[in-house]
Amino acid sequence: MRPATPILHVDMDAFFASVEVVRNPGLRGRPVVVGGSGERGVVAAASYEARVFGIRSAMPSLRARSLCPDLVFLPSDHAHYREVSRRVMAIFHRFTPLVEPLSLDEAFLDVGGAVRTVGEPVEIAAEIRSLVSLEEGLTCSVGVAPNKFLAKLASEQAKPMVSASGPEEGSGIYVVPPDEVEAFLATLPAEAVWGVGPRTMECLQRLGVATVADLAVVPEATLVSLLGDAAGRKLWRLTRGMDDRSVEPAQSVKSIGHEETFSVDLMDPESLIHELGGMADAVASRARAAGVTGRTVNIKVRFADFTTITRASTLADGTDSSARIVDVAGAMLNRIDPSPGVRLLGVSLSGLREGSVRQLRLDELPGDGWDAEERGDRLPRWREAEGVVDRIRRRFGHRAIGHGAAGPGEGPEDPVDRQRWGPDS
DNA sequence: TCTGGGGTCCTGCTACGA
DNA sequence: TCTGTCGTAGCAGGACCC
Repeated sequence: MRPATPILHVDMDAFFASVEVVRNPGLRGRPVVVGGSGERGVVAAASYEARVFGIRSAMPSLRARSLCPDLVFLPSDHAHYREVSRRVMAIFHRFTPLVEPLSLDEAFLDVGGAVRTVGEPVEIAAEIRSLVSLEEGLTCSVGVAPNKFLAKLASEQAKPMVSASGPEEGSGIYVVPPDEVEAFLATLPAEAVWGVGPRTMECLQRLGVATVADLAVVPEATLVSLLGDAAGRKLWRLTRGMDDRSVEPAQSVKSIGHEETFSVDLMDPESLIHELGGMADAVASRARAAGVTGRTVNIKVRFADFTTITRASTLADGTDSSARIVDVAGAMLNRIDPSPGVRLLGVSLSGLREGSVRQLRLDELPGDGWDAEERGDRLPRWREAEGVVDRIRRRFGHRAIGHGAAGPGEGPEDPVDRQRWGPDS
């Protein structure tokens, strides 16, 4: 086993909401929520003042409003959060090159090297908190522990709390020394362990398990028979504080997808195909920007009663062309009956590989009723057109050019950002 | 409480070729 | 030629994370 190197887990506090407060200091101290404002929208982030009212992320927006009539509801500005996140991550990089972002608002840092040059891990944590506060006006919580799993649990303990009397500051930094791992874990509920969600917890409760201490006495074989091989073994190790994953700065993307919940359920195939076109365009555009192609095209359909189905089709070679994705995804969509009402539609590209696409064979070209000669003539022009679209969007923004029936100016802003938290009102 | 969007990983099943 | 076995790939669905 490799020797434990000190790991930091840095988690920004109520990130999106806090960024909005920095941008508009008049909001300080008020219940602020960022998310989708429509009937089907959800809360993406809530300030601690909003949390006092019981508002949590992923809560339906309608319910959040009913809990707090004075709630300040802001639309999400993902591009801005990305930029702030980039600056925060740059602060982390001043201490170590081993920074693994988990999302825009949290990251693992391997500070084994920095210990020799900067100081003890807890001093590094304090320095990071001070710089983030000074340069960005934001607060963050830091967990310090011998591995990623424990560092993540530790940062949770350092977070601000909410009580009936209002938000209370947290400790900001929480350290789990190697010799106190067992005692630390014993205090936690079983749900705190990574991978234990509502379903797994339901299974564990049948064994009489409520806390990590209860879990620690369950034999590995029992967990494996209950949860399956991989999940059972992983849970057995984590409950003993065992986690030998290293901090990986460069994580390769495994899939690129886009999905949307509609403000009203769609039932006619034409509308769905139209929506599919926009989503395929967004996915292909992101794949080209990332310099990857994908072999498997996936679609996801959620019906009005919330049942969800997925379909996948694997191509002989990878693609990053919206026309090709629409072609394959459209064929799968056409085999699904939308009459019960489609609430959500999604498209994704998986089986990603780095590099651009090869020239397609004539029989692989998009359909659309083109004959072979027409196709051979059109394809290079199609790819050229997609390249031009990318260049226009890079220069003038995503809105400068739309997909299909939506002309310039009518189309959405960056599709990665639009309706990120549900359809707007 | 009537449930978003972007992902990852795992499991069970099936098809297929050696 | 037929049948069984094994490994692998693909598909569908589910659970979980932020």
